[in-house]
Amino acid sequence: MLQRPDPFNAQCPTRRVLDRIGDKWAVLILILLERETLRFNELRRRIDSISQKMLSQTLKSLERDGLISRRAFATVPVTVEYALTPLGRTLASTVQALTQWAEAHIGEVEEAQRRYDRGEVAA
Amino acid sequence: MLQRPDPFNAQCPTRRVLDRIGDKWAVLILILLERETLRFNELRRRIDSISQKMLSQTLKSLERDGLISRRAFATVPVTVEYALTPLGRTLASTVQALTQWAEAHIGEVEEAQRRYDRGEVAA
DNA sequence: GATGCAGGTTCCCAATGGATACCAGGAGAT
DNA sequence: ATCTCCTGGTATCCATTGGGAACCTGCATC
Repeated sequence: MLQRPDPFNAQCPTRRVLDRIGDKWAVLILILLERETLRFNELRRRIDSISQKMLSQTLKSLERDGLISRRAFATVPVTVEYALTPLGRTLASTVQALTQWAEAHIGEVEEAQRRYDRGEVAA
Repeated sequence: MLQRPDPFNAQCPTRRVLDRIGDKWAVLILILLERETLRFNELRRRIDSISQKMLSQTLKSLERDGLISRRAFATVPVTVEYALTPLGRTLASTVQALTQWAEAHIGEVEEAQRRYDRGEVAA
C-alpha cells in the first residue's frame, strides 16, 4: 500500500470507510456505545424508529470493521452485549464532534432552508 | 426551541442534519470546497465516479442548507461557481477530521475485516 | 451543419431501506 | 398443559433511493 490514500478515488479504501461513517445508524450507535456497553434491545429502544433489521445489519458491519465487539452470554433469555473496541473509541470521539456541530448549528440550517424555500438566494 | 436537541429522536431536526452529513457525496464536496471555490464540472472531474445527477442533487441540498453558495456568471458557456459559506466552513473542518481518521486507521479496519471474514472473533 | 463544451434534467433499472411476520427456547402466569 | 412474553435475531415483501445513460439549451468553432 504505497499509494497515498485518496477518498476522491472510488477504488481507495478510505472511500469505503467514509461510506461506513456515512451510515446514519452507525453514527448513532457509536455515540451511544461511547457512553456505555449496551444490549441489542437496549440499543433498539434508545434509537427511535430503527428497525431490528437495520440494527442487526449495522451492528454486524461495525463488528466486521473492528469498531465494536459482540459478546453473547448464555443467560436466559440470551444476553448479547455490544461495546466499543479501542479502535471504535477513537472514531466515536470524532463522530461526537459531528453531533455537536449539528446541535449547535441546527438553527442556522433551518433558517437557511426557510429562506431557500421562499425563493431567496443564499447570503 | 426549548426542547433539547436529541438525535436519537426521529423527529429532532439534528437527526436530519446527521442524515445530511451521512451523505457520502456531501462529505467529499465539502472537503473539496474547503480548499477552493470550484465549478460544476471541476467538481465532477475531481470526485471519481460521481454522476452528474447526484452532483447536481447534492449541490442543491447543500445550498438549501446554507452550507454552500452558488454563483452563476453569464459567460459563454455559462460558468457556475460553488463555494463554502461561513456556516459550511465550520462544518467542513469537522468533516475533515473524519477523513483524517479514515486515512489514519484504514489499515486497522482492513485487518479487522480480514480477521472477521476468516471467522475469527474480534479481539 | 456537425461538433464541442458548460451545466444541468429526465428516464429507467438495480440496489437499498424499512415494515411486518416469523423463529427458537425458556420463564412465568393461568 | 398451554398461553404469553422475553430475548436476539432472520426472511420476506414493497417503497424509496441511487446510479447510468441519454437528452437538452445556448453559444462558438471547424
